[in-house]
Amino acid sequence: MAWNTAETRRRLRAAATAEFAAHGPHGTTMDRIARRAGINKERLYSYFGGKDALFATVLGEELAAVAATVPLASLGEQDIGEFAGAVFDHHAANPTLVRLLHWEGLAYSGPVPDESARTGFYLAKVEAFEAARRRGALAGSPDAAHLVFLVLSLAAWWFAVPQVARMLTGADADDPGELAHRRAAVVEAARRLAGPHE
Amino acid sequence: MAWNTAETRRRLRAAATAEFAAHGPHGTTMDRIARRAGINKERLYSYFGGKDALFATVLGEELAAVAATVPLASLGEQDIGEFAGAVFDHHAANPTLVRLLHWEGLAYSGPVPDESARTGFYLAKVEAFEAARRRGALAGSPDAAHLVFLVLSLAAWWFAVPQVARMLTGADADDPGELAHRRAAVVEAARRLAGPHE
DNA sequence: CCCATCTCCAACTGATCCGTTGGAATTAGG
DNA sequence: CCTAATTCCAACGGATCAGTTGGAGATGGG
Repeated sequence: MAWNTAETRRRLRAAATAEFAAHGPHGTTMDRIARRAGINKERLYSYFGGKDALFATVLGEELAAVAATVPLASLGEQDIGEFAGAVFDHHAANPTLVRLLHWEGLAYSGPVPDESARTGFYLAKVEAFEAARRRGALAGSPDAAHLVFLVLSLAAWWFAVPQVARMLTGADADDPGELAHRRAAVVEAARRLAGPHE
Repeated sequence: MAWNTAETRRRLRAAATAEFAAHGPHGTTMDRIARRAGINKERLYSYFGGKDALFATVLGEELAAVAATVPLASLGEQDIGEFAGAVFDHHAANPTLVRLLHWEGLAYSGPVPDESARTGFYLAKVEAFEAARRRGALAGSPDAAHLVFLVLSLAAWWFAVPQVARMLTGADADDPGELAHRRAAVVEAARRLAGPHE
């Protein structure tokens, strides 16, 4: 069998992503990642460094993925509600990112890896909101940065505390009808939250 | 020194609460809890059972605490915005509960301990929202359960992903001005989200 | 004062975890 | 084909974890 280092790395990354999203930094073991990938553990260390470096790598790739699949254009042309809906859809189809972000927020304190690059990523969204405001599509009161954050919270919260969502709504996210119901609530809430009033 | 089992239990509970909130179920060790409390580890097992049972005990007590300090009356008389503000204030002053709820949502899948009692706790809030709607204080579209959830998300998200909040707003929650700014955004957002329109 | 009972703890067990090492298998260049 | 470099892996070391045990110290009723 010929060497295929790219494939080895890919399988290790995929296994690490799944394990970290499911169990978090503390709950994940390097042994389990290696076993899941069918690769020896030593490869993890030689390719990705230690556990924390591997977690940072995985999170960075997921952030790049969401940036690619929910482009800012979805804000330029459509309204805020549909932007929130697109974020909701991405989370529903791919709950990995939300879980990784939460694990990071809970497990690590202080500055996070690659914070400057990620800050730029968010600031681009803020800039898009500002532009929408100049077009008169947004109210003036919560400033753009706080508004972006609140809209993202509407879309993400469901996947962060699914047990609370289940207790409140009496249904689970596995139910397609309930999922659509939640999405509609998010879209409408984002419109009300951002839309110009009085 | 006379035996004081109540005090021993209280100190163990307090230490467990702090450790679980800081590090989560996986990141917390029974040794650290015992050492922090200055009590032998064996007392933890004889008083509270294993690690998971201890986590469930701690979370249950924090839920009871928030139910006592943010009563439903804050919804009956004031508006939704001030209710959201009160929840925000509770989280800011006592970030323990949000963190515990998140650890639970991430680390445990399937039904959570004491789910029926907690469901009742949330349904009471839904009922209060329904009453507000009958008074004409709420719009009709997102039904009460989903509305409660969204309002809670506005107040809680800041404390769940502080690293994202920092990157977006450029300030930290330690800054009192920024905290007030965030609170104001939450209050206004909740009003817009729930208030009757057109 | 005595003794059954409860509280407490130091030390242990067995398992697991992170990270490393020494060497075998494979590749590519000459 | 030969050799140096690279990829891979089984096995290990030291640390730490959850949970247990045997016994020392404190208590209270008779």
